[in-house]
Amino acid sequence: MRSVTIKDVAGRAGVSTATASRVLSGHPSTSPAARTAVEQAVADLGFRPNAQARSLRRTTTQTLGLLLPDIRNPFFADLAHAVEQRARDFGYLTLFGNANESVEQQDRYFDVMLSQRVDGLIAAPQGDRASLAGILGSGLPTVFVDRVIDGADVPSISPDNRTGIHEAVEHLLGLGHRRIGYIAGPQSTSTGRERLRAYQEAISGTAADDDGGLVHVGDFQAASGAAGAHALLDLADPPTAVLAADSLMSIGAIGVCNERGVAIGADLAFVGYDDIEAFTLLNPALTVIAHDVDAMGRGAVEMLVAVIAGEAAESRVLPSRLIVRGSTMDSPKGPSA
Amino acid sequence: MRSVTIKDVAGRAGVSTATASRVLSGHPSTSPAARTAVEQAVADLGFRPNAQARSLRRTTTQTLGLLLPDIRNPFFADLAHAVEQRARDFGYLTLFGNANESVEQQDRYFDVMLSQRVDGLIAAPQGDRASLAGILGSGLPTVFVDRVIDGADVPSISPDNRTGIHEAVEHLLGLGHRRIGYIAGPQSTSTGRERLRAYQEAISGTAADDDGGLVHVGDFQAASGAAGAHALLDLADPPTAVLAADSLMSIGAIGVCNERGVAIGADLAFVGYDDIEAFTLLNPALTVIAHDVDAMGRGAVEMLVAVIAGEAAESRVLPSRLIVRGSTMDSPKGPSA
DNA sequence: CGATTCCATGGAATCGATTCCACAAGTATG
DNA sequence: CATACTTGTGGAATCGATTCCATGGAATCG
Repeated sequence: MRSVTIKDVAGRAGVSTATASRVLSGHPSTSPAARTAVEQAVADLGFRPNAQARSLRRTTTQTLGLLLPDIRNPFFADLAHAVEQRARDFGYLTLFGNANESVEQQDRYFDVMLSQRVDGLIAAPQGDRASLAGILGSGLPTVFVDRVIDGADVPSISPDNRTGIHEAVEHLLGLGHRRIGYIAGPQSTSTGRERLRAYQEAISGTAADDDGGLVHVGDFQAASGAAGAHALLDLADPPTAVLAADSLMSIGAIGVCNERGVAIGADLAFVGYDDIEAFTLLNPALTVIAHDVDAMGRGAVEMLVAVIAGEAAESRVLPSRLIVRGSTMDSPKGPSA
Repeated sequence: MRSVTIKDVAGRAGVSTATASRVLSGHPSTSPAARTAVEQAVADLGFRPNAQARSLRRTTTQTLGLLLPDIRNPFFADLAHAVEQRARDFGYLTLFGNANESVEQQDRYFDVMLSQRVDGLIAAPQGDRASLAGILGSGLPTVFVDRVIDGADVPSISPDNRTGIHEAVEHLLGLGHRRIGYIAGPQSTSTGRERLRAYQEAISGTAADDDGGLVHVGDFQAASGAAGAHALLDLADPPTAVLAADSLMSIGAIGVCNERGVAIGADLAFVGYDDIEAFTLLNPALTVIAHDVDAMGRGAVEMLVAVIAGEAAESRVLPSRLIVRGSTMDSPKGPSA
């Protein structure tokens, strides 16, 4: 059961471990004879180098950490896929951690990533600068993706939260909506804060109602979207249009509308976040604020590779855009119209 | 930039590395004085043990490998989440690999997992016994999840593919359907094969039409579900009901129905696979064959932990069940009715 | 009170691969 | 033909933490 080591290989090939190692790592100073002997021995014994031992001696592990808040959120699942594929191109293995939208689990994973000596870290962080002090002070090359942390000197690649929301609000105003509800993300995340702020900016100074009761703050999970939908629909003067700040809350909210017999597209205009395939299947299909997840994931890896190489990386903001579909095609009904 | 080692800790605490190590790993033979000194030094220096060095010396890495075919498939995303949470309970870190429904990528990840010396592997495999010879011969404790490999002596936890399909077909027969189309999964996977076989069994000997044209074999990706829907709807005598063998193909097929103006639930009955939250939002909501993903993920970890401990693990089959919703409530229309 | 056990401790070996260094043999240059 | 330079090689040090073994001192026992 003991696994095959380079010593066994060297012994069988009749060379020293030094030579065997050189052959394996493609060092130029190796004779053809040694090369074939070692390769034959490797094949015969089924040798597989021990990554632990190699990483210990070299200072690099050829491993990237990826820390996401919720793998069940399709946006992050897509992001994980994009990051992993791009990391593979650079010869990196992706070590994946799911923080479960919990600061404690995030901290545990930071520890794990540091212990595993990943060469770099891509994270969609939560919490503030203080709670991230561990990582920020560790010197580990890090890139933030999707979310950023104010005041942290870490390059990031994130969506343009402002423009998408502005376009959506203007679109709804153009359709005649004056009571526009908003289901916000957690204010402990930059995306949650920026999107809420953008909503407030977009509303203020327009014909739209601007009372705080139209905002429900959730936590990016489906249940909070459902709670938000109930709260908004229970208002004495309910909104005629609703925006939700991520895909899971959109799902929760739409479910509640269906239960309560509120017809999306007819009784209520709805704008979701993130362009998930299933959203196009709804009847009517969902108007969404979309961004290019693949570009974000690939870009994050490329930035991190640059940071690891010691180059300066500029933070990037990727455009968001509104995709108008049936869920916002009609003008509002009822007293507000 | 050089990271803090146990030597630095020992030096600062005024003890040997042996004593420092004993304090850190909770060895009983340590004096309170040594303990506090070492703990203080660890805190002062921000010491984090090097997992590589530790794993090299011990034979264990406290790491599990998880190899899935497609993280963007919500079923596998849920599975990944369940596995990771349960693994954490046992003190294991999950090293995650996404094979992208490709046998080559799967092989690469097997190599990586072996090199990383994971303590055990949970995989939803593809290919046949020959292509998995590497893993099967390696002696690495392994558990298969969702999918199995015929003739491989590896414990597995998988869904009861047969019963769910039988219930679905009987349900459709009961509604009067006689032309029941089937969008099958790839025949290189056990789930693809077993579900197709179950469909054929369930159909044969009944009043339903049993010609091969009603079956379209896809690859568990959305595009193949779309292709299957086109093929079935283009038949001279198209089906009045369709089953799809996984969630992504269901999404693809439903999209095509929407495009072509085929009203699901009215013009066409549709049964999907896997109970994804978004499926309940469709109008009408989707009838699906569901299984308990969480139990499967947790069960896989528990089995693997047993295998690692040298215990025998019995393969398990988890029940599937049909959840009837609006997409199959109506009787068929048209000439076949 | 002497002998035995127990406990905390440090020195050194160890895990497996890489790499520095020294050396021998072969090739090129004056 | 002597010197310098290249090339392939093996011995041994190294990475950082763990653990075996030996040792000295305190506690326990007959």
